[in-house]
Amino acid sequence: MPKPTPDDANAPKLTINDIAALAGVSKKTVSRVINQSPLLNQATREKVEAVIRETGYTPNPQARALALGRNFLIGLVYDNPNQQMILNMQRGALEALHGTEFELVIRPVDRGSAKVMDDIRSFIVRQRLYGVIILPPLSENDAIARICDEEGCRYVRMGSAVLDDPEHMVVSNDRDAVAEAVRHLIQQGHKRIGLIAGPHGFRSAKERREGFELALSEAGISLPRSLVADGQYTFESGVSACESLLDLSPRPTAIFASNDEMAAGVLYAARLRGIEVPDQLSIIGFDDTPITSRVWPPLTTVRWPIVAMGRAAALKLIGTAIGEGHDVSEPSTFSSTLIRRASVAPPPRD
Amino acid sequence: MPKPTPDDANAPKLTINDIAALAGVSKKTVSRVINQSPLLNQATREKVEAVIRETGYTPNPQARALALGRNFLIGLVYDNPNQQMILNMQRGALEALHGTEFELVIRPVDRGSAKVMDDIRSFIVRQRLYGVIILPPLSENDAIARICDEEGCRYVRMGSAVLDDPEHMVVSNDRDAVAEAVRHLIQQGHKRIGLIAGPHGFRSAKERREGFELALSEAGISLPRSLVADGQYTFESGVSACESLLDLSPRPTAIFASNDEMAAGVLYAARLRGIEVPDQLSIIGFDDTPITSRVWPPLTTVRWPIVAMGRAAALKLIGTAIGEGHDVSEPSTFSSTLIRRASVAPPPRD
DNA sequence: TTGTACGCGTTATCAG
DNA sequence: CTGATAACGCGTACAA
Repeated sequence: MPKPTPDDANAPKLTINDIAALAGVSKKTVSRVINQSPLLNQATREKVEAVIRETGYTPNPQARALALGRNFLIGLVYDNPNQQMILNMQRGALEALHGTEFELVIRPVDRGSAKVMDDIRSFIVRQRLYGVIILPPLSENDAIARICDEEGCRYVRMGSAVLDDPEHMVVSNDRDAVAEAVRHLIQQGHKRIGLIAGPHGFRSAKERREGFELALSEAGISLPRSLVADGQYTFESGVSACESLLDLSPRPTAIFASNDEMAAGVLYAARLRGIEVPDQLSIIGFDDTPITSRVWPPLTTVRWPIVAMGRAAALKLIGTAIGEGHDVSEPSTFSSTLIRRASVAPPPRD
Repeated sequence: MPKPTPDDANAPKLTINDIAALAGVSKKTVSRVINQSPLLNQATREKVEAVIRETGYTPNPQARALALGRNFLIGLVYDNPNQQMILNMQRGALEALHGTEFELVIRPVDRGSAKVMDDIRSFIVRQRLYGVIILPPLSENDAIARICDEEGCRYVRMGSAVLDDPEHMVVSNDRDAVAEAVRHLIQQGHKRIGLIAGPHGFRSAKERREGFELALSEAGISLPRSLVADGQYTFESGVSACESLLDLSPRPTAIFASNDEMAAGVLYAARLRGIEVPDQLSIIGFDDTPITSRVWPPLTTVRWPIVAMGRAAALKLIGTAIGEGHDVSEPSTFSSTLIRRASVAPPPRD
């Protein structure tokens, strides 16, 4: 009795030659079937496809990579403090890659190092990457895009401003989202609103700050320099930035923190001083990380569709390769939404 | 004027033949140098190494993969709700892989699917993985280890119990760690201690529960069934499990939650009822995720060295390949430590 | 100790 | 439309 399953564990690996022999055609014809070559007799194609189906044959990616000079790997390059973002981008990209022949290779780099650019280049060149997704703040560096071009590697940059052609960008409109959030504060009656800005060198920090300033100027509210505190996108920096803001007299009745980690720091600092949130101080953050619903009170925040952006980024890369229905190009800009929880209330009466 | 840099962007890619020609030796000799073959004339080796250094040549991984029938890729396979763990394992593995020729390919799977095993097998086979790291609860499935053996792929399983040979395992001793945490509660004077268990099918849940029971029985404290609530390792499940515990009369004076997410849920549920933590209720969690220090009060918890475990797992896989000093085999078991924050206090007087 | 010839599985060229 | 034949870059018998 022969082995029942053709795709047995210890079955010898099938090659394109086996398929060619079984189908009674040449290697190249099988190759054409695999690569969806348009010029093929319908009959031969179906014959080959049947054999492929029956045998469970899958082409060897290593051999293809060698012959094509290009691997079926997508690289994810980042150097980002925001773990939530990395994870969500991974998830989105992975969703897009699922069921395709592509795999995701992750590659953190050190943007402080003098050799970052060389690192990235050699990563791309050595692995013959099919494409790379670049996360902020690395994505804000045009030199990386240039490297990709030079090496003939597709790329998509993620960011909070349009830095490149649509085919190379997925962008979130942080500025508008923050403006909307701050307008919400203003509608509640707040006039002294503090900002905890993100670190220099992050475009997102700049965009969010500008959104903040925009909403204020729209409402005719002036923004004294003292109401702006510098942060580093970390919890600790949020705590100390908040403390400097609370030292003011009169102190702000609301604070917009440029991300949730810092917003959590604001909450923490407020509690240390016995300041009630939201009755005496309103808080809004940015990111909608899980922490916002774990703390008390749950934080009002801005949610951006990171997973969808990751999916779009990967799809932009492989879209042409997988065809079917993906001819409709992926959107490039994604809009965020204000998530209202319990950290915002009207300001206390003076 | 000639191009200044030899490793110019548009320089043609160097092959082993170029190096051989430049060094005045044969292909095979260069190959030997690359693969650290011991039988080589010292002079020839140095000559070749010099050429390699000057030209900046790096061997083509695709060609090596094809010739060797094995890729220089490490796979990370998981299906885990604990994002913190995934990220930290990635970080640890990446640290170990940094500077080597290996890359990390991530592959989430759906353990509920009927085809998980096939998915994993085809992932390994198709990519000709050098090795895989398997995260819990997937790692608890012996069938996966068997697949790896069959396909000739190295593997390391991460888990909270010894399920395999040391070379195939990195394990954390959850049981002891939880026992220690609960002893701490007992030392503070607690006698009615509730447990929020993890989900069935997770070995970690079982181990943590056993550690909990161990500490209690050591102290001669009985554990009525009512003091054990089921959880799913999620915040929401922590909230509802805690509510059922707080419905008890007399209610527990302390609760051990099998992970931090649920511990945060306990804190949340306590606050909803106006129960003061830690004065009226002590809480201990497990994982030491960032959330523990963001909530109020900061949570006492158990920290396990996930990053170090990730590093060890990767090193076990590639150790023999990179030689130098890594002959000392990586440790297989890692111990956790109790991190004391502010969510534990002596029980209130009756 | 070193070199020659060939194979790995696929795609590309260019005939037919 | 299809099929020989030559790459792709590297590793390994085997011979020198």
